[in-house]
Amino acid sequence: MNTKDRAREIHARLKGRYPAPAPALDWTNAWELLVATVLAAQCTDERVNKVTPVLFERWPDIASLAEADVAQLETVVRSTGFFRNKAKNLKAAARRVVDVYGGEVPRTMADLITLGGVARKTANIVLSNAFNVHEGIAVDTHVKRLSFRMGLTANTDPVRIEKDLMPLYPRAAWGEINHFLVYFGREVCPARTPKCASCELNDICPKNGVGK
DNA sequence: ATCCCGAGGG
DNA sequence: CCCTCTGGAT
Repeated sequence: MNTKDRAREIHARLKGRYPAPAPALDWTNAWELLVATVLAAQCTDERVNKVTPVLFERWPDIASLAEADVAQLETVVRSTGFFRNKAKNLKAAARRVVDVYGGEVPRTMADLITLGGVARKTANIVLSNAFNVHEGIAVDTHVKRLSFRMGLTANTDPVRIEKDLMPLYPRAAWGEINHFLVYFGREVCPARTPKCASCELNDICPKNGVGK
């Protein structure tokens, strides 16, 4: 089976397994999703969902976070790790959204990645989930690991992986590719001990990346 | 390539 | 102890 056929087959089977993927992060608007996604770097979504209610209680909108006391913000986001970077980046991002984008979260990749702490992965998540705009595919730790193991890419650099994945799927599916691979990665094919014996993709998996 | 960095699992 | 968690900047 060639790469494109395998990619389509993976998508079809995962779509059957996850017919209506529920979002893992809790959010009610684009700004909340942006904040939650920044906090999710090297951190479980479960922990992010415990922090964001406290954060949005104290700083309910973009304008208030732009004026936040950084030390207080650090305390609130501390348990998500990288807390100094995250606090500094979030306040600066809020400041820039207010000053440059009229208080509205920008809706393009080019504008989103001008915000500190926001690169392609975070921008793709916000664009596809909050705005239904698909400029690319969000490549996080799960998408990276699964794409390599399933032979959809020979690269390890997230930007190259994204460029390898994009031509394999119709643009309308770019958003759900992330969801499917994240959930499947968690439940069946985690980094450390993949459940190959009970995996429904076993027959089409080259297994060329397991253990790496 | 290296640093940022806490929390939970094995 | 070591590894991993929906990364990004230098």
